Amino acid sequence: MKVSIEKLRTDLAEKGLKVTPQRMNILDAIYTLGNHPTAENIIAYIHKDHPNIATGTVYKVLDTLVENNLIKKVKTDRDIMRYDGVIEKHHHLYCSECDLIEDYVDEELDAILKNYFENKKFPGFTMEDIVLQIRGTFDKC
Amino acid sequence: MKVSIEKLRTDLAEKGLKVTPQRMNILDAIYTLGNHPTAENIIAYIHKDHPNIATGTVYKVLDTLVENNLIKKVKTDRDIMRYDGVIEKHHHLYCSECDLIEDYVDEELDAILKNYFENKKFPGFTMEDIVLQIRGTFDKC
DNA sequence: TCTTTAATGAGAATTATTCTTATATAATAA
DNA sequence: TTATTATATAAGAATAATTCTCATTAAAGA
Repeated sequence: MKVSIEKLRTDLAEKGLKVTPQRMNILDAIYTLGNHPTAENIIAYIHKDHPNIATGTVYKVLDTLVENNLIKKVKTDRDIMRYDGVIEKHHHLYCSECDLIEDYVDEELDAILKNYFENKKFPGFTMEDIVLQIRGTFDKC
Repeated sequence: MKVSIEKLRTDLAEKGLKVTPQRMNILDAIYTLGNHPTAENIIAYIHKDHPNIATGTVYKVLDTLVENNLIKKVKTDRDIMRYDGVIEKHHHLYCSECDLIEDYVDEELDAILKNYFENKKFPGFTMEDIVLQIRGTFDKC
């Protein structure tokens, strides 16, 4: 997933965020790394070219990006946070053998779920969205 | 969810685990607390009556219980681990406003999903199970 | 009861993340 | 372009959840 510098710039600006080199680099790292990197992954990647970006800044920027819906946190059952640069609706394949998480896009499935939950209401709960966590094993693992 | 002492004992024994007071208390705490407690919740609950159970032991026992499928880890986008004493198939309602996670059982939905994915195969991935993470807001929040 | 193997307690160590504060910089106005 | 202001960042200390170490204890089976 390669995104132009200009796209990064406008994405930030559209959210009313100051366009800083740190934010550009962190966004770029998330897109380039793909596969739901950890903060540590992102820091390591960025430090190759920009060893002076503080780790505290990376965490702060990640929070800011999440708050502004430019990236998402990925739910896991580990105590290490992971991030997702893919904003469009998708589900996740979690590997039981390793830490790999792959995206899964399925519009037919989304339509079925939308239809199913249109009738079915949750008492006392207003639904915002549904993400499937599909656990299994990749052949390569 | 109240479970008898005898049930706790046989659950552990069936898995070939030594039946220790610590394990019994921790399992009981998870069932009694309900709603996907954190390790901290469990430790606080247990320490009321058993202040001498070490926190390291609680973490170790939780790992053991997860490995033996007596409890499950719950996926969240926080860096604090949460645990689930409900083993039967169910989904989760996550509150956007607070940390509440509620169980959602829906056999009709499970049947629809099972049917859908019987045809649909994932290339290079063998599915084990599917859990829906349904995000939204509880009225009370 | 005795033996063996595994579990626990205590607390140190680790690690991801957050916090603090002085400095630097982006955006905006002049 | 320069000055102003608000915000972001660097550096590193602080925190908090979790893991680790190892001596001691206790459960299960003989």
